[in-house]
Amino acid sequence: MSEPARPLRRIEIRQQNETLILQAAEKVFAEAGFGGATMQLIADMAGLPKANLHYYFPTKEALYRQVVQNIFEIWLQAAGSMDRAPGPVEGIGAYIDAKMEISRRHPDGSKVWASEVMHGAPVIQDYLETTLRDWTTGRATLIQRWIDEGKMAAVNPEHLLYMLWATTQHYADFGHQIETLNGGKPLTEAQWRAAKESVKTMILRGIGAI
Amino acid sequence: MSEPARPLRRIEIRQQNETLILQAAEKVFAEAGFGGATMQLIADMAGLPKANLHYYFPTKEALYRQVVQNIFEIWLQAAGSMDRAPGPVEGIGAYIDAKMEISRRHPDGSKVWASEVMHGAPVIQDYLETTLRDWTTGRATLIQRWIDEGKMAAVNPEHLLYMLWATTQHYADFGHQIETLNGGKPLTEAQWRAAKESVKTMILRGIGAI
DNA sequence: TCTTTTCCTGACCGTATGGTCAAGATGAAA
DNA sequence: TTTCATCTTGACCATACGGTCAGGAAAAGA
Repeated sequence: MSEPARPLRRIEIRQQNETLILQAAEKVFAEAGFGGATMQLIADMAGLPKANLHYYFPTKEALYRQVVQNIFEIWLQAAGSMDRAPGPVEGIGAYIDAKMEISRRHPDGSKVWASEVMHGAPVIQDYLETTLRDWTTGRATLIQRWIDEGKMAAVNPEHLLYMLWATTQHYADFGHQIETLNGGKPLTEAQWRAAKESVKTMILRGIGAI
Repeated sequence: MSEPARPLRRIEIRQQNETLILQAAEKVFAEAGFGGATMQLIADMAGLPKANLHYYFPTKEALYRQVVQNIFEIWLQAAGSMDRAPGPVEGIGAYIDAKMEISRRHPDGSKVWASEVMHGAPVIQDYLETTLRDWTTGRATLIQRWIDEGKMAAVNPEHLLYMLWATTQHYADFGHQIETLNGGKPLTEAQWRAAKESVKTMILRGIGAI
């Protein structure tokens, strides 16, 4: 079952425990919110004593901050899908695919992000004002270029981006509601494919790209 | 300034205080989440001693439940916009208008609702399984009829509803993010009109109704 | 082996929280 | 006026929480 108990090296121990704690924290923060989460619960879920959490992360805030930053990284990674595309069909189509995949693979992360923004972004306000704003204006420019080139209808680029974020993240943030309406069962592989196709078709047709 | 201090009647006292408490509670729950909200904070915001809150609402859970139920009522009220419409342009158009107006007028309520669902709907799970499910299947049938009548493209009705919810509620739940990207200023009257028009145009075209 | 650095953790602490209660104030009914 | 039901509230309580710490265990370095 378990490995032959080779003693772990320092760096391995650190990395393994930090990962363990961050995974548990993401889940607990997503399920209970920042205020509802307790260090004890995170510790139990990680299988470590509570004091050990405070050895790696000095405060609850510091741990939460790291969780949110990790999500932001994933978010930014997917954001690249939109570039290097000749037009909206490929660019926005790929972006929708990437974001839907994140909603499926990292629903807890998406919820923590949503919760953070809903509460006024106390921790990542600076990211919103710098990285996110820059990314948004860049992508709005790209969309405007596509419009000027006649590749899609003249829609407001900002509101299109909001629609993309809202629609894709909804499948993670409101996953419980969707699951309930789906007879209490999580979406199947086929249903996820159908969801992706529905979203892509409606949005691409909505912006006059197909 | 204040009225000539006519003594309040019993029923008036009760109604006034309950309203005061519920308004304060909605705001605090939206800003801090259920776990982060404190009865003391709600009491301070309502201008009442904490013990008085427990006179009207026995527990924090009971108060929260009432807040969530009130939101659900507003939500259902807007849901009627979709009926009594000859086709998708009028029906879905009116529904988008109504939901956007809720996002604008009751952003706190929308956030509390989102938070409740994100955390697995511990309080309103039964509503999801009864009222919401019935409403959803009813509207899906209506949409399917419009499709069969050739009034719109053959989209998946459920995923269309998810897109409607996601997009409209995004303007409340992620209002802080939108405000930040808008130069730190709330959307103006004209910007709200533009948002409504953008959403309606993109979705109605996306479903082949215009 | 011996020393040093890092890691681990049970026990503990101050504080804040949800909730209670008893005694008083106030409006309604007789 | 007297009686009664409702409303108000400061003081209080048990609990749970985030965080600390000292002392031991274990790995790395000499």
